[in-house]
Amino acid sequence: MEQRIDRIKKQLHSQSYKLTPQREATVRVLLENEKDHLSAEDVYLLVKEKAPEIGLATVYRTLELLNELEVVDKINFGDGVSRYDLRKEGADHFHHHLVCIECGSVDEIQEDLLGEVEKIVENDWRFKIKDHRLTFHGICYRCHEKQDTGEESGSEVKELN
Amino acid sequence: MEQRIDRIKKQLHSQSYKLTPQREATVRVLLENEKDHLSAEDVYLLVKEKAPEIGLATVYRTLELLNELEVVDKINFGDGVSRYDLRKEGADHFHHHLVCIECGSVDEIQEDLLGEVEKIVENDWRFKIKDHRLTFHGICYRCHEKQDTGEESGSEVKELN
DNA sequence: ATGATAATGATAATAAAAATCACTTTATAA
DNA sequence: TTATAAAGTGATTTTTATTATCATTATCAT
Repeated sequence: MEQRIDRIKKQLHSQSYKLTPQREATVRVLLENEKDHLSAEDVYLLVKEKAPEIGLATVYRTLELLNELEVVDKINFGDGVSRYDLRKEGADHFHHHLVCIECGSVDEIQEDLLGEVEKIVENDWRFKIKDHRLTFHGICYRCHEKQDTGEESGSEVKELN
Repeated sequence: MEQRIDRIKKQLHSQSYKLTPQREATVRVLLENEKDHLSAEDVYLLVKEKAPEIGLATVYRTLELLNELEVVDKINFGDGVSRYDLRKEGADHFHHHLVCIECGSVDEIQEDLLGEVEKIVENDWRFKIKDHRLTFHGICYRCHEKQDTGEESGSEVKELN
């Protein structure tokens, strides 16, 4: 955690940005909620618990900055809000998502999966790939099992909204 | 074109919706701009040329309806607007996109490409896939060639914004 | 025709994100 | 150290895409 923050700090400095207390608090929230897919508003509320003086605008600016530095990826699952997803350190590709249309859960796939596909795209379409977004919409294993046992589709899994 | 509209009409009727003149005008605009990725506003302006009495709300409602019927797919390339993309007739999967970060052009890949990947996702994650979104961000062949010949990066390709 | 329902258009309401601006903090250089 | 520029912040306003509302109109079944 601390090492991770330290590396982000260096990354900021290398582009002559500073790791201000507000930025650090924001990064900490992202690290502590690595598995979630927080909106700017979500991040704002969480940061406010620890640094109540922070303003929403600063959170937006920080997230924008972290996005430029490729520390986070901005992603949109089709509801109207942008979500910010920490990029795995050293990951050369953005991970994939499974969005459940039943319960709203979002799971991540860290495996590459697209190696072959990207070769085809680069060769056949002469397209130099810099980034990708792959999201599957469907029914997650939890909702499957619920349906199998006749259990109701509840909200034990964190909802998207 | 006419046959296509006729089939959409039947599809609407099968769910007891009507193909009103406004809806037909909207569908025509989508068909006439099949290769583009129009926002609701874009569609509105184009429809207005032919049916000036139409209201923006109706366009939004129609696009929403066509999205439910899977005639169009709502997609978001990361700029703040939703875009509406005609689904190829008979296509059992949503096509993929190549977004150029130089010129903003958006090309489509109709080939499936994800067959193997989806098998893995369904098996390893026990996830029942209903839909997917795959977008690559990078440099398109046109911008490549421009850079090679030292030509400036212009706007002969339709911009995203 | 007539009553019920669906659809429309104008407009207002909502809400996410961006812009503005006065103020504060930090860094730099005399 | 001081002062002077630059960067960053917080409160607020503005912008803009989308949704909701509601009175009016068109359509359909009886």
